[in-house]
Amino acid sequence: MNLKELSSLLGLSQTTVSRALNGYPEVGARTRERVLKAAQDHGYHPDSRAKSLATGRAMAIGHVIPLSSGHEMVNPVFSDFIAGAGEVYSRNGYDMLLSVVEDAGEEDAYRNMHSRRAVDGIILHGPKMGDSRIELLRDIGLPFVVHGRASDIDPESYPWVDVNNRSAFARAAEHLLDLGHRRIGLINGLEHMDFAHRRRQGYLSSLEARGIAPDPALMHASEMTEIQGHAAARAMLALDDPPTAFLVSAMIPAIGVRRALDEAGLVMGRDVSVITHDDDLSYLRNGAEVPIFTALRSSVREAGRRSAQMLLDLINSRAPVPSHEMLDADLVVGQSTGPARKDSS
Amino acid sequence: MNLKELSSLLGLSQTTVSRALNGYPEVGARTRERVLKAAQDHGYHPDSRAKSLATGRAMAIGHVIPLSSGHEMVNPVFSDFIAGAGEVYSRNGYDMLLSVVEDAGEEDAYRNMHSRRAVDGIILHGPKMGDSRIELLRDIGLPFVVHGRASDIDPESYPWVDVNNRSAFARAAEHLLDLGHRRIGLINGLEHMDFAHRRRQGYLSSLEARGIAPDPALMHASEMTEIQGHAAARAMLALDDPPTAFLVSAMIPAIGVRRALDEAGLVMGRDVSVITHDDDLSYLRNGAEVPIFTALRSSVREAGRRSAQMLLDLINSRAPVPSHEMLDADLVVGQSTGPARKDSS
DNA sequence: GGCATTTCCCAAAGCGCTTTGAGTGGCCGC
DNA sequence: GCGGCCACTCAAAGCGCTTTGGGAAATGCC
Repeated sequence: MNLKELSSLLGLSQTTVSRALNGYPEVGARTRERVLKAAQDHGYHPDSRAKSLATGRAMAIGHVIPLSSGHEMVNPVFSDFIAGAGEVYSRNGYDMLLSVVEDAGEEDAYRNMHSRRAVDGIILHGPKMGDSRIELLRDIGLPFVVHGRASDIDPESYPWVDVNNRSAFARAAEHLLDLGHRRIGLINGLEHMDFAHRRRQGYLSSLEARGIAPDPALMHASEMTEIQGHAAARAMLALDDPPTAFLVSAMIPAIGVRRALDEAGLVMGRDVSVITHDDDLSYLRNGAEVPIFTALRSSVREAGRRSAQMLLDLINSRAPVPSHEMLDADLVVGQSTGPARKDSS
Repeated sequence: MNLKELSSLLGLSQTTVSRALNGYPEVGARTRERVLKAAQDHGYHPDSRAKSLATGRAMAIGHVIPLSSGHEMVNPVFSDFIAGAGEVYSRNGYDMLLSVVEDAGEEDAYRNMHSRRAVDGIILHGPKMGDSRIELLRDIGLPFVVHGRASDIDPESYPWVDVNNRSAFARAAEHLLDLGHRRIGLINGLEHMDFAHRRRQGYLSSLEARGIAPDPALMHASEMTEIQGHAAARAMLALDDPPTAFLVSAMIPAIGVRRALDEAGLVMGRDVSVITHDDDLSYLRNGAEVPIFTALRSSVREAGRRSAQMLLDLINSRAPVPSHEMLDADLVVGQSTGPARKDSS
């Protein structure tokens, strides 16, 4: 069933039918009703390609999933972000176009989506230090929103949705310091990623504020896997002067940290404290009523919703200038933190 | 830059340029080269909407992510599956269209994608017992491949890619039985999901083969979260006659099981054995060289690749009849299993 | 009743591509 | 030198929609 068939079936012109369906005022109420009913009955849906060709709007948003070549890891945060964004898209009649691409081909992927007119806008994931993609997107003039920020680019110059990584990690470190911890291990994500860079800054600033010199042996950066969290924690616990607390970048490595503690016969929350960032993933909830980990909690699904909404606003230029949204990570206290033990020294 | 501009720039007709770009034999070698060069230089990419309108092929595959309404959980397996499928798509010039949708609206989503001509085919995720979607897709005549199967539909009648859940879980249970375990807790996914149903059957068949009556108190089914794994294991361990081994449906709940063991002061692999299914997710590797959990391993990313390839073959009718692919889950022995302890009774 | 509006509807052009059907010109063989 | 064949290229139709620029009938006003 296409428009031509539908309209000849109704004895109307294509123009009228099209207008009736799209809510234009030039068509009579009775006629509109007839048209809507007929469309419903025959399950008519306009061909999206033809429609978008005619209107010039793709009604689709592109997401590029970079597959860090080499380690080939898919960001576990991705699926929840997508869920949030997808919610907003479908509510607004937009499609989501996903492109899985090797790191190297990422820029081409953006260019491609644009020149093929496949999308009206793009969400940029995982900005790195010195990320060239932001400038690229600005150059080709495709609306975009960045999930995160790039530290070395003027944050006023492009739209983004981010969580306050720096201050959140500063607060978490402070919390541990307040509990009497002086040796705090940082188990961070790869620090060419902007978010990880910021988190480290937050951590360092709190130490500095208390006059504590950072110890390189207590700072680890790697992919955020269970294995890495475990290995890093184990290595730090084996030091002569081991940490009494850990600040961890995500739930999954935090689980690895817990394993290392168990192996060492240490009780989390009593012998050693742990604070982790928690993206509030639907499949990895941090406990039920009472959180297992004391955590910096910030829903990545909500970030997805906000990013998507901001992008749509931008495309429909309801928001003219680059806008920004800073999400707060709340410090929720769980069972994994407690006062530093005064046994040694 | 569009075709018209490009061709007038070259002093050729649109026909010739189009044919040159698409590799038709009717165009001279010299001309073709000139055209390709010019296209390259000017960064020309055909408008995908116009192209697909003209050819009648959307060059896109749809995936519908159901958001189980209520719990709103996104399948953590999804992102790796997508990564595998996306790899195949981009290699073949296909786009991936994602639609996040409430359980209730899922059928509409399929109908929609089809009648809007937005996709050439669909991958069906997470088939349930008595899944009506398979018949629906067959009815509307949209090519599709199911990731998994639906037990109550003739498996010859539709194309699928699945892992041998039943026999894998039977083998795992046998393995535990061989180690001397007699009380084996099953911590399964929701059993209206087909894969969970099959896994339970496998588990039961092995028990039966050894003449062991299944104990309802040792069989748990729920969403596969850390919390649920933990709660289920804890409850079972509190029984008068607790299990000496667990068979778990996924890594994440298995981590919860491990936590329950730790809390109970039990050592995994020594006091209590655990076997888990492992989808080999990129962000949740089961140990490095030596696996932490003894596991039924089957790469869901590979399943994504296979499903995508099968669908493309179907669409381009290189594979006329419904074809099927059964992936094997290998039993890899890790540190979480050992002989049943002979202490009590 | 006559004129200007308003209301409702239409024919046709155009979005950027592919593909059909129809030429051109050059070269061969005789 | 001429018909016949390739090798190559082109104009135009068509994919299914939106949108422009009217036009006919119904209505309002004096």
